[in-house]
Amino acid sequence: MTFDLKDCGTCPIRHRAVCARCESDELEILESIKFYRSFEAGQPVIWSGDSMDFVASVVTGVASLSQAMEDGRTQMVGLLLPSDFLGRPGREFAPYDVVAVSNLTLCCFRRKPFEKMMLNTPHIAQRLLEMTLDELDAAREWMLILGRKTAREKIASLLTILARREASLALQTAQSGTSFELPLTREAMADYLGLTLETVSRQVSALKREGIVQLEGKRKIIIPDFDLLVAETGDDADGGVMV
Amino acid sequence: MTFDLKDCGTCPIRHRAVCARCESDELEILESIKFYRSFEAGQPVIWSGDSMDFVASVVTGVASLSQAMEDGRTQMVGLLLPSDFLGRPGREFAPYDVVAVSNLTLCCFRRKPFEKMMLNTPHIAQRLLEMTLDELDAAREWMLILGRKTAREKIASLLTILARREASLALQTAQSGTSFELPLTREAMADYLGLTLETVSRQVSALKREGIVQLEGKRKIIIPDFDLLVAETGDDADGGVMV
DNA sequence: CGGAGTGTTGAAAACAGTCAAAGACAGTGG
DNA sequence: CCACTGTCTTTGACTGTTTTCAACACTCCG
Repeated sequence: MTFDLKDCGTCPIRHRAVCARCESDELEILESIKFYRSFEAGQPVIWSGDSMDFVASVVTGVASLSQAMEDGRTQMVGLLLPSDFLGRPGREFAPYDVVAVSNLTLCCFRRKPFEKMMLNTPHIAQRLLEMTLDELDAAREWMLILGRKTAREKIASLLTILARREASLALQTAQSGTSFELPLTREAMADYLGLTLETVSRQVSALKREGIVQLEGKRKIIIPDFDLLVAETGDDADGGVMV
Repeated sequence: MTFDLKDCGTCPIRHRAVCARCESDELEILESIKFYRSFEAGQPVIWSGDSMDFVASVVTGVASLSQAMEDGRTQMVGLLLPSDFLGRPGREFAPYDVVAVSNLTLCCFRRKPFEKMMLNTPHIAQRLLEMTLDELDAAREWMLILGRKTAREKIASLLTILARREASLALQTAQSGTSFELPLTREAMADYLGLTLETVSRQVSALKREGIVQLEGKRKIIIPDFDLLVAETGDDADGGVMV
């Protein structure tokens, strides 16, 4: 990490996070209640039911939100990438398990002061509303994947989503020939998609066998023809989501 | 409906809708941009991709949001009950199909004036943020149902959700002996749960055969022992969701 | 070298889906 | 009043995808 941990001005997620609309005087207040926390890949950030005295922005890395059933079945219900927001103002106890999927840095704000600040800083509430509405859209797209797609379509959809995100970080659109590092294990992919890890492994192998994706090691994905992959998602060619 | 269509003061959803926090002067502005629209059960409200020049609150009835795939597979991604909000400020085109599941009355606001009003009326934006966060929680619970539950658990979960809502309208908690009218056809239930309508029918019959629910006609559900039903959902006894 | 974590592959079983037929019910019009 | 129609629902038989259970391969690391 090469950004200055104290200065919001050099923060890599400054323009997309919950503080994106803040003026410099507002940032100063935020700086006074913020602190950074880091987690190694695989580490828990918080367990469902724990009291949460902070909310946070993901600065670098990936975190997952999941819900577990008594018998161990687990469903991932959120994937937090850099600039995404963690926690809910006004809520004391965490409703989900939060785990660092990769090495993770959070910019945390003490919850009480943050809530107080939201009341007189419309810029924060406005941005949070926008981000929450976007997350709701993403959750609904995810529901279609979970409820109606086949195992193969689910895998293709996940790879498409990850490729698009990777591209958008570089301010591009996803293209043939792009490649990216899979931030998820087979088990995490399975928890995301509502499958077993064996089924994930089989379907990834099948896509590889058919030349729709190439693998370098277990984790690096190369997509020789992006349209070919999109055709496997079951969505229409434009990606399905209307803007 | 016995409420006065002009006066927010007698509106049945006044205390829970997006306008819940508004002062009387704010309500006056809202009244000047609002209008009511009604739809019969089964009627489309808007199609995915249509331009939407209004946002709205559900006053009475039930509406569904769904996403369709090219080949006809359909997934319901939202169920809007009285007081729920429809539409997104700042968005021109509808991303989902909206259908009146039962007879439906909407309190519509012209989108442009509503957006303008949001900027100088923090009460509306605050309430909308709260409602959106609640919807996101509901969507995530739904994801667990779609991704990890068996057909039987899905049906039991849906009935539990509907029973709880029914009870909360009467300001009670769900209890043994409660009954309610199913607002959904078997097909709509299937679209909600990511099942086929045949599987829904079979599982409802099975729960009836085992005495876990009783049916009066096709649509009225009686729950003799609420805990027995909850035990079939796969969640832990307290309902799973932490508040 | 042994062990833990991660991933792959095979065979059998189970669950939900598909296809098909028929029942229940409400509304319509003769 | 009754036959007819259309919609919604139930049930049966069969099929097929995904899960389950099991074994094994690969890599990293002490």
